[in-house]
Amino acid sequence: MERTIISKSYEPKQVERKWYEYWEKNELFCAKGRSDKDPFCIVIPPPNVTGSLHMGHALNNTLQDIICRFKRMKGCNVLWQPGTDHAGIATQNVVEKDLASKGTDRHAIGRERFTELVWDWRTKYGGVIINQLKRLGCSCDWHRERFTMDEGLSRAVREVFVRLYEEGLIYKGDYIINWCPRCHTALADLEVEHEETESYLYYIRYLFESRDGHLTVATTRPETLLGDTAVAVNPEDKRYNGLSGKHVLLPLLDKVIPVILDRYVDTQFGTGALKITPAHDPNDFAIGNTHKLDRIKVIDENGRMNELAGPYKSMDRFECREKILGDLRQAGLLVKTEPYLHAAGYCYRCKTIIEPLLSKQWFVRAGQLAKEASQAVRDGKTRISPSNWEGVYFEWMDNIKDWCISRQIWWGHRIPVWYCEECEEVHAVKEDPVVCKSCGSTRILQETDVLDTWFSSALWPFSTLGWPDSTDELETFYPTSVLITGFDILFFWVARMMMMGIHFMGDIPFKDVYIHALVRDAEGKKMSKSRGNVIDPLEVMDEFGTDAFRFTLAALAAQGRDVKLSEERILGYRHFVNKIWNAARFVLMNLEDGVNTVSENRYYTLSDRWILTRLGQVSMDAAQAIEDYRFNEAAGLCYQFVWHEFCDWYLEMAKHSLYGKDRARKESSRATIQDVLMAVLKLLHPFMPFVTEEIWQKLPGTEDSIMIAAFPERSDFSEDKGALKEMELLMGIISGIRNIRGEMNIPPSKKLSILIDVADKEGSDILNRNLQHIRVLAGVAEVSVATGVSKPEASATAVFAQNQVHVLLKGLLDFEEERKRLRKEIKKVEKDIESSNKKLLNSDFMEKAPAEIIAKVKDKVETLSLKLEKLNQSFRLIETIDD
RNA sequence: AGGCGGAUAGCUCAGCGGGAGAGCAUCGGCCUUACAAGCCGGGGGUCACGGGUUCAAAUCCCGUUCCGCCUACCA
Repeated sequence: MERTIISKSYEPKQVERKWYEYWEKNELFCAKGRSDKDPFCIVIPPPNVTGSLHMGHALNNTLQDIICRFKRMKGCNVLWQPGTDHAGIATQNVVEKDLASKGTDRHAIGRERFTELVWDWRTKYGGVIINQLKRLGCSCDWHRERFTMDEGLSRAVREVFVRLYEEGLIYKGDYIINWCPRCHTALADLEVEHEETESYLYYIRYLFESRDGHLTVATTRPETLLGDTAVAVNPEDKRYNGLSGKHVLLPLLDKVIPVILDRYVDTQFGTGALKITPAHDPNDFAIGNTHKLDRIKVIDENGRMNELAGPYKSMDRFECREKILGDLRQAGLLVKTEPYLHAAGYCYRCKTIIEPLLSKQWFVRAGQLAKEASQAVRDGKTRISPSNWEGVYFEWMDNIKDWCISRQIWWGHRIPVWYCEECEEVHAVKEDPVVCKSCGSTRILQETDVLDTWFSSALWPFSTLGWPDSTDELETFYPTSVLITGFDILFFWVARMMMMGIHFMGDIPFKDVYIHALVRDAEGKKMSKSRGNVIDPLEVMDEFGTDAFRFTLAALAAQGRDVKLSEERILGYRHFVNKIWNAARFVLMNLEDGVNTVSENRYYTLSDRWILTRLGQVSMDAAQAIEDYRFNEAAGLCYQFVWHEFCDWYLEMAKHSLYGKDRARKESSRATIQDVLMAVLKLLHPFMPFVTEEIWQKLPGTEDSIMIAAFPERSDFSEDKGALKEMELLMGIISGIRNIRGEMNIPPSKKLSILIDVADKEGSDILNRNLQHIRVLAGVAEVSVATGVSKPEASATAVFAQNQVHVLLKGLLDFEEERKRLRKEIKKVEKDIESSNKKLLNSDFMEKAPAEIIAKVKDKVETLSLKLEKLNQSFRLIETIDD
C-alpha cells in the first residue's frame, strides 16, 4: 500500500468503490458453514426485486451492517444472509406496464410467455438494489445470495404447502375477500390501505311487502342493494318493535327480502336499519352466515355489474351507482343525501378502491400457529425490542384471522394443487404429477392461483439456509441471532416467520427482533413516491459520502423514535469524517520520516496514559451499546471521544513530544499516536467502513483489512485512574485560562503571564510536570506555580477545584470587565450552593435519600464553597479599583 | 372508535427519578504548518399546560390541549 501524506480533505468517491471491491475479492464477507468461532447470523429483510434503495432500506441495512462488522471484529463467524423477494404484485405490475406501453397485455401473450418475460426482467433489473446495498457498504455474504423464487426456495415453499395441507392447516373456502379490480387479485386485509374519503351517505326507502309503510336504510354504496338479501335492525331498537318476520321490497327490483334482527346493528348510526349484502361486504357476510342468507354477487372481478344486476348489467360499479341513484330519485325512494367522511379501502399497490367480493380462496388456518408463536415471545425465547412492540405483537397474534394466501396473478409460486377433471380429486403434491393419483386420468389441471408473496418470505430464515435439506448452515446458524426490521412489516413478515419457523424447524427463527424506527420527512410523514417527499439515499451518498450518511443514520436511530432526516445533520457528520481524515493526516505526517513503531521501552506521557485509559472505557461502552441496539448512543460516544478527547486534547498534547528534541520520546510518541489512531479506526469501522479502511491501509504495518482486525477491548488498554485525575486538573486549569482569554477578548497572539496558586504539593507536581502543555494550549509565555501566593492586583482569576489561576494583565485589564466576569461566576456558584444547601437542610432528604447521594451533595457544597470563597477574594481585591 | 408515540435552546433531536445536553444556527476572538469542513470562548431553555406521587420529577401517575402513526366491521 502507498504510504504518502494524504490530501487535505477526504474524497469519498474515489475510495468507496476501491475498498468494496477489495473486500469482495478477498472474500471478507464470507461465512463458514462450520467453524469453531461463535456463530452470528442475520437474514436480510429481502428487498423487492423491483426495489430501489430508499431511506428505509438505508437505515435498516446500515444497522445490520454495523452489527455484522462489529461481530466479525469481535471474532464471530458472521453470516449476513442476503437475497431478494420476488414481490408478486409489484413485479407483475412493472412488467404489465411495460407490455401496455407496447400495446399488448398479459392475456394476449399467455401465462407461460408472461412469466418468461418477468424472469427476463428480473435477470436484467433484479440486481439494481443489490448494487445499491453494496454502495452502502453492506457486508453480506453475496456468494449465498438467494431469491424467493429460486429453485431451492421454491422447493421449500412446496414442502411447506404440502405439509400444511396434509395437516389440515391449509384449506380452500368461500370467503369475502378484498378484491382489487385493477390488479385482478385478492388482497390480504393487511394489503388494504384505509384512507379517509369524502363520500355520501344515501338514505333509501325500502317499502314493506304489504306496502303499508317503509324502512329507511342508510348506505354509502347504493349499487350493492341489488345484492341485498335482508334488512337488519337491532332487536333492542324500540323504533322497530314487532318487525320480526316482516318482509320488505328491494327497491327497483321489487324483490321480497326479510327483515332480520341482529345485535350487530348500531342503533345510533343512520336510521338504525342496515341493508345486508353478504356477497359484497365483510360484515354483511358474517351476518348472512348467522342468518343463513343467500349471497348474491352482483359485481364481477372487473368491478362491473353482472347478469344478476338485471337492468344494470355490465355497467361499471360507480356508473351504476349514479344510475341507481337517479332511478331511486325518480321512484321517490331516495329520502336524502348527506356528505359523509369514511375510511375506504384502497389497494396498497395501485390505489384502486377495493371491492369486497365473495370468492373461493386458499387459507392458512392461523389459530394454533399463532398461539405457539405468541407463546415463544411470552416465554422470552424470542425477545422483541423495544419491548413495547411485544404488546403490539401479542395483540395481533391473539386476534389473528386465517391468512388468505391465494393471489390471482401469474408471477409467484403457483399453488401445487392439481384437480382431476374425471374423478374430481384434489391433490397437493411436491412434484408435478402426470396422472391423477386416484383414478390415473391424465386430465389433471393445476390450480391457477399463486401464493401470497409473504408465504415464501415467511420461510426465509430457514429456506435460505438450505431447508428442507439438513445442511451445515442450518446446524450452525439456526436460530439466527437477530432480525432487524421496521415495524411496518411486523405482521406481514415477522409474525409469519415466527409461525413457520416454530412449526417447521421446531424452534424460533431468531433470538432477538430489533424493531427500528421509520425514516420520515420533515413533517414526520412516511416518505413515499406518491407523496413526492422522498430523499434519495443515493444522492445523499453522492453528496456527503457513504460514511457520513451511515453515521448520521446510526446517530439518529434512537430506539422507538422515528428518524426525521435533515441535510444539516448529515453535513455535520461529513465534517466529522473529515476531522478523522485530518487526524490521520497528522499522524501520517509525523510517521513519515523514519521510524514507525517502537514496541519496547515505550515512554508513556500523561496524555498517553490518559487517552489509553479512555480508549478502554469508550470501547467497552460503545461495544455494549451496539450489543443492546443503542446505535445512537454508540455513535454519540464515538463522536464525542474522537473529536473532543482524541483530537482536541490528545493530539494537541502529543505535539509536545513529537516536535520536541528528545529523540526517544519523539519515537515513542510516534508509535503511540499510531496505536491510538488504529484503535480509533477500529472503533469507528462498523459505522464508517470506507474511510477507516482507507486510512488503515495507509498506516505502516497494516497489510490486512481493518475488517479482520480485533475490535478494541477494555483489556487492551491499561486503566490508569491517576492519569484521569491528573488530566482533569490540567484540563481544568487550561480551560480556566482560555475562558479568561475568551471573555476578555485577548487574541491568541498575545501570550499571557500567569500565576497558579495551587492547593497542594500533588497538584503542584502535576502542573510543574506539564508546564509546556499549559504554555502551548493556553497561550501562556510565563508561568509560575506556588502555594499560598496572593493575587496580583491587575489580574483576572479562574478557580478550578481548590486551585486558582491568576492571569496577569498589567495595563491590559479592564477592571470593569473582570468584575462583571467574576460576578457572573459568583452568581452561578452561589445558585448551585443554594440549591444543594436546601437539600441538606431538608430533614426528609437527610433521612430518606440514599447515603451516597447525600455524600455527593455534601461534597459538592464543600467544593463549591471553597471556590466561592476564592472568587469572592478575587472580586474584593479589584472591587474598588478604577481604570 | 381504539391503541401507540411525541411536545426539552432559534432549528433537528438526545436524556426518561438525584448537577438541563448535543449537532446546526447565533455572537466574540483567531489563517496557532492535521483540519477555516478548522481552533478557542460566550449567549440562549418556568423541559406543552394543570394536578398528583416522592425527601427529590424534564424523567413516574392522572387529566387537558396540540401533533404524528398504527389498528378497526359503524353501514
